[in-house]
Amino acid sequence: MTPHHPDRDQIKLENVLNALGNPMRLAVVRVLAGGGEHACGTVLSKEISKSTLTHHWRVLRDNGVIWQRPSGRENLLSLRREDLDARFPGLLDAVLNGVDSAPETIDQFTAHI
Amino acid sequence: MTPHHPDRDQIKLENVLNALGNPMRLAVVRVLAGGGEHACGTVLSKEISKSTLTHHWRVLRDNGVIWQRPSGRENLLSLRREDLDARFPGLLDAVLNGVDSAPETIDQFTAHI
DNA sequence: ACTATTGTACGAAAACTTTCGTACAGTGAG
DNA sequence: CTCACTGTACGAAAGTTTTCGTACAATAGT
Repeated sequence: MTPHHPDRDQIKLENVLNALGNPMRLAVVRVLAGGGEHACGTVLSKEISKSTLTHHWRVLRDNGVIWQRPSGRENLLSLRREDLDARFPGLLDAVLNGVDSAPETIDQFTAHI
Repeated sequence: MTPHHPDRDQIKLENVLNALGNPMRLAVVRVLAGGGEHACGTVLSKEISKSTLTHHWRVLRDNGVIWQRPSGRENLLSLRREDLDARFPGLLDAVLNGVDSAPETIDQFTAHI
């Protein structure tokens, strides 16, 4: 099935907040914020079932937070930073700056689960 | 029962995003962002059952987004702006600035439900 | 062609959310 | 004191989320 990405102007604040309001997806976004594309299997390096990950990719994708594109046998993920910044200026920066004060960094999160 | 408010440093980004990732609660926060205190019954002026409202006050309160204090027979709500700004600088501003581009303003929201 | 890798699809279970109605507690006004 | 008002508590129903296992599709390498 072709992955469904909303257009920039169809991205809704409420949906983005909702997508980010989950520790696992927040962790993913922090990794992707580092830049570039990551294969699905290389973002979170812990024992999380593939179908669970697929579910979260869908939430992030359908709500306009990430791009997902096939490449060979991998599926590459990247943050829709430009679209999010254009649509909700400052939001992503604020969320990413909230890292230090957040209870879970990526490592703490993955160590926790 | 005494309402439970988390301390400033116990407010979690993920929880705040989650609390705000709901159209009704987002609408409430926009009203409270206008400043001051509002009685529970005066924030959203539409046919939403009191118990549903109570549920949303709890979510917003427990996740550190609002203060709630009894006053006479009313229960006054206000935004925890200082705490949120201190904890996640720029987040609330970004969320509130996302209003114009959001699909529902308060009125559109209440007209919609 | 066969096999291993990478991820999606589907179905299911458990947990959580959202909403409501009804019942109740506390306050203020008459 | 009694009554209306404001909101909470509780229980329930419907819907959504989160997680998993198993099965499958597509690609890349041998």
